[in-house]
Amino acid sequence: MRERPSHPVKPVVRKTTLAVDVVVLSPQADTLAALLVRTPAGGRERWSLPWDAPLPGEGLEDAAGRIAESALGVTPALLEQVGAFADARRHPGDADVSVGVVALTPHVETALVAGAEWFSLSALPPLSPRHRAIVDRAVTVVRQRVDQSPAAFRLLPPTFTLSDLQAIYEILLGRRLHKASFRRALQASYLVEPTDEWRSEGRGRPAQLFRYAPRKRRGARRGVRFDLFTDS
Amino acid sequence: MRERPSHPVKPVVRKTTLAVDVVVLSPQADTLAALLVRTPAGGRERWSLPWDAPLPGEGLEDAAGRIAESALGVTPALLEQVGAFADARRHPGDADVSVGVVALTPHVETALVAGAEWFSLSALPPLSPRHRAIVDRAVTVVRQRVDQSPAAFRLLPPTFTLSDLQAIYEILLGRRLHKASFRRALQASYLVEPTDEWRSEGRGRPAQLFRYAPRKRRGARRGVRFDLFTDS
DNA sequence: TGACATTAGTGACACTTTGTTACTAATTCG
DNA sequence: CGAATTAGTAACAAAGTGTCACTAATGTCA
Repeated sequence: MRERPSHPVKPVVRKTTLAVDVVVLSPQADTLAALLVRTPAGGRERWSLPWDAPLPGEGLEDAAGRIAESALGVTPALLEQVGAFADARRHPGDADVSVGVVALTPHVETALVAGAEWFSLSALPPLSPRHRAIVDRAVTVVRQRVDQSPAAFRLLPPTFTLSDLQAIYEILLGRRLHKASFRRALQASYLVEPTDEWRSEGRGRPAQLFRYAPRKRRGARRGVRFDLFTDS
Repeated sequence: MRERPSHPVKPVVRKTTLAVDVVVLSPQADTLAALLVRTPAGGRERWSLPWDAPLPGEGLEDAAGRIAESALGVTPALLEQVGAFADARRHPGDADVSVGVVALTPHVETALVAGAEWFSLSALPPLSPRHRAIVDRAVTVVRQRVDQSPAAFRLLPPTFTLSDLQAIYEILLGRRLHKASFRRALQASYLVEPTDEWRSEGRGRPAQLFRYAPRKRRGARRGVRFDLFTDS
């Protein structure tokens, strides 16, 4: 009988295969679209998320940026990790573990890399089960954090109208917002400041241009909200 | 010159070492405490998070449950992933990539596994930089989600007083809540129902016991809140 | 030119939510 | 008994939100 402490035993580290799978999202028309790449061949699924293994010494976010750029052609405006996935569900490259990352980019018409295409979230082609799960999680994460990250502002040019901004929020959240309420809340947030320029967009009254200029303010200490729903 | 499509090239999957690092948190006195295990020896840090590599075919959450139980002695009440960490910062087992998981457990006095000990979050011993980052992230994640997960209820016995519940929320959030506001919000949430039992806890008026009994309700469609702070 | 459609922006009202104070209720301790 | 202690609630003020209706500035087109 061997003598050794019951805990901790120095754990044995096994080798696994790791992939970084990136969900590149972009406002397209009035919904969100995801960027998919054509799969080499063979399998039932012809499309997959752009993915790769991280290079030696490369951080996960760096890898995600590189992978996104390799399919998109440009660097995305925002990257956020959405979790690690290791269930048995098949990965296109048979990686044991995937790190899912969501990337946001403004609408770009510049030619995508050959083999890459935009798909509306409501009309995605069949994906491997793991990629399907990563996409769903990515959308959930984005919707949960829009109001806590400057995501919307990174999808707009340096100056923009409040209607532009509201449209981005509506696309990211997937639902309509009320104009007056939106502006009141924005006013109270000190996140934007008006410029003295106006933009005339064809018909209708010209709109004032604003710029993203967050001013320091303390996080309000709100009570608990019990936003816990039994159906979610 | 070889002929092949410019994209996608079937990526090469490299082998990496993977660890699941678990932050077991528990209410202790009036703060949160984390469970650490003694490190075999040698290094500067004498303590680390419980961790291990997942077994072949084992899911990440399953691995986290096993690891938590191996240090805690019992299964934790709730597990949630907090992200993957792959920066160069040293891991006690030199894993290339760590998946951080936070576990919550009610206060347990049952003997921990030898070598494991509770540390108040405000008085943690030196940890490897990666473990330090995982702990910080775990606390942030818990505080961000208390009101969207039944976490607090899993830390209480089947029936509990509203003061018990409020105390758990205060420990999880790390700040005081107002009694009347807390109860009003709870009332509106349809998450608990009263039993016809009362508990007399020595001094003071006896408190009614409640049980967790969430009733279906639709998620309210609130507008955007712009909870975006420049200092966070 | 002048009515109309269209988009931008605001005022005002009702209603809800929240923070706070102050109270009442039921128990133990001395 | 009365004081201390904990539970629970009423009520008010302030802030936040949903909504409607309005004004403003432009292009379109008969």
